[in-house]
Amino acid sequence: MYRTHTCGELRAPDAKKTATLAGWVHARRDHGGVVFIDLRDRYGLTQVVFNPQEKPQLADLAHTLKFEDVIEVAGLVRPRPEGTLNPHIPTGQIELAADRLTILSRATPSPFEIDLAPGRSKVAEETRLTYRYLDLRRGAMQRNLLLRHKAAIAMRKFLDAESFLEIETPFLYKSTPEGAREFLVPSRANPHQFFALPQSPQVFKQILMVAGFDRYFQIVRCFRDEDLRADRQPEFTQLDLEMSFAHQGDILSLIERLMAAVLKECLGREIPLPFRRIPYREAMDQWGSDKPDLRFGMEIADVTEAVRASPFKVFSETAARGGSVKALAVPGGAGRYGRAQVDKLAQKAVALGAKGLAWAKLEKAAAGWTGPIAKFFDAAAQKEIGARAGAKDGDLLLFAADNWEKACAVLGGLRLSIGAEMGLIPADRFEFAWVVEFPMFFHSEADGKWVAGHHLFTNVHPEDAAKMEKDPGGTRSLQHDLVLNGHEIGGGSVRIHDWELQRKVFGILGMTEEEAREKFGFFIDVLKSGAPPHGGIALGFDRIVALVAGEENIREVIAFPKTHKGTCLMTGSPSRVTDKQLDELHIQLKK
RNA sequence: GGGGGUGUAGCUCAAUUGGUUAGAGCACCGGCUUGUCACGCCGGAGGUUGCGGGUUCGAGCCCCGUCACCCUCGCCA
Repeated sequence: MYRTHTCGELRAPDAKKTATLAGWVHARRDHGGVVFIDLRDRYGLTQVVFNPQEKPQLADLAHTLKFEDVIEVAGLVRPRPEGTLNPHIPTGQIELAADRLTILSRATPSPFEIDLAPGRSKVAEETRLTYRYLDLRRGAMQRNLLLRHKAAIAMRKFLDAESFLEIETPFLYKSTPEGAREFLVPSRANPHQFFALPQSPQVFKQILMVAGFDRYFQIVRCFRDEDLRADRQPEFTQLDLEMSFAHQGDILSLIERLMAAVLKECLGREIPLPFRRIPYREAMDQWGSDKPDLRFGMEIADVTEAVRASPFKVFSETAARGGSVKALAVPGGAGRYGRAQVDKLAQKAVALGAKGLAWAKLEKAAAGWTGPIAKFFDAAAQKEIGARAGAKDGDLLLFAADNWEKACAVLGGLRLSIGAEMGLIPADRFEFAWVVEFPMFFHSEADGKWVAGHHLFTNVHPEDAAKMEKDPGGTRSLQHDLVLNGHEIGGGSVRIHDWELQRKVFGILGMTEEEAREKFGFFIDVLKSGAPPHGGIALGFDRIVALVAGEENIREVIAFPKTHKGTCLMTGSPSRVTDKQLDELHIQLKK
């Protein structure tokens, strides 16, 4: 071994031991005579002293050391002289008096300094990604990847104890027409044919249930060729899981205990169980989102009935058309939001898809509303609307009038940005919730037909099974989404295990059995071969680690992430390939 | 594909209304320095202001185009 101890290990009681350390030169303080080196590895820093009175040649060599050189150094651990202890590092009571130094590797000057402090790097992300091998030496990245490892271990340990088996599924998979755009892989041995990288192991995990494996999980990479976001990478990691002979409640309770185990293991935090279970309808009504941030209040109210007879036509006509008028009371907003700020909110509302933003200020209830729409509402109407919205003196009232979903979503978007602006969102809370009872089908206006709310194999809510074919739009499914602090961190469902029901669903989606067979072929036979009731979930592993680490961007918890455009700045991928490679794959490039 | 933001030395930033030779800290190079821990002191080198074009007597600054990175809408069953 190159070392007897790590750089984070030695303490006062280790004094008088001899030790050998190996690591990177983090800092050098050269006094001409005595030279101090802070030696770094992932465990910490230890001060090494080179004293010319004790070892003159060694001190000379130490003068030549540079940042990020890799060295091995042996010597005596000794307490630091009185008055020179460093309280800022755990090894600050001791130092290593060097009597042997080996330079293992010389380093060229680093483009940026290796910052051990936690938190945001001062260096531009573009530079960090170009030199990721240096960026990963930073304290924050070391901590994040350690946390990621701990989360994965906690999940495996928990699921193993619950009799789950980790089983691998293929990356070279069949292209399927539904869902996200896929990455394609040409098959050399089969000219003109392609594999697709899986968006998720969905089909395979259901097959494992049919095969009798009962309880499966996998921490697995998934691939989607869609545009990126702060929380989306083209390849990302899921905790994928499926269980047989389980009702929806069994799956939810299992995942609750799993998340509790992860937070306990990673942060030492206890979280209260069970999580709230919120029907989709209620999530939209109260928070204007299917992934509500429950860390703060400011809930949305429905005032459609209170404005139905109003002379303000934007409201009354929306109500008459069957739309909704929703209201959001911003506490203290009357004083805080001046005309220019309200205009900005209106711009935001338009960006969220609203036609406009109606508003009123409630300085003092006795004095009535102020603002452009105040004149349309008499004292009684103002009182009723105010009461429904929960408005108090000094509040700003915001209104959205549109179809139900849009009206909710607009105020939901404003709620989030106002909450952030006003500092209402506590950073250190973990507010979990399940969103359930999603619509089984959405009507696609583009194609004029029904599309699956979740995926094609999602089971129908038992209370709605009878009306599914008569009223697809009013049918709820057994989908469940896991939400944490306003982020969707998982989604799944109880699956259809009965071929007759699956055939009905294909029918509602406008697919004949022949078309279904063409698209899903073998899977129909799988379902007909004796399929147990089963269901599962996929958790967004990167997102969970990011939230646990307090990071807003999943790139901060992925060792080698892609840029916003899906490229790798360090390796320079993607890149062109040779004509010979293309030739072997029977591929010709378009001009 | 649409909207917004950023781009000046290796890194982080500055540069009055368009005005002379584009500055600072850190890093780098040379010298000095025996108890520092953001060590200190003296000196030095380092720039196609992302790239291309335009306006102007004169452009880091204004205009057009383009590229890269970030945020976001669409998209992500």
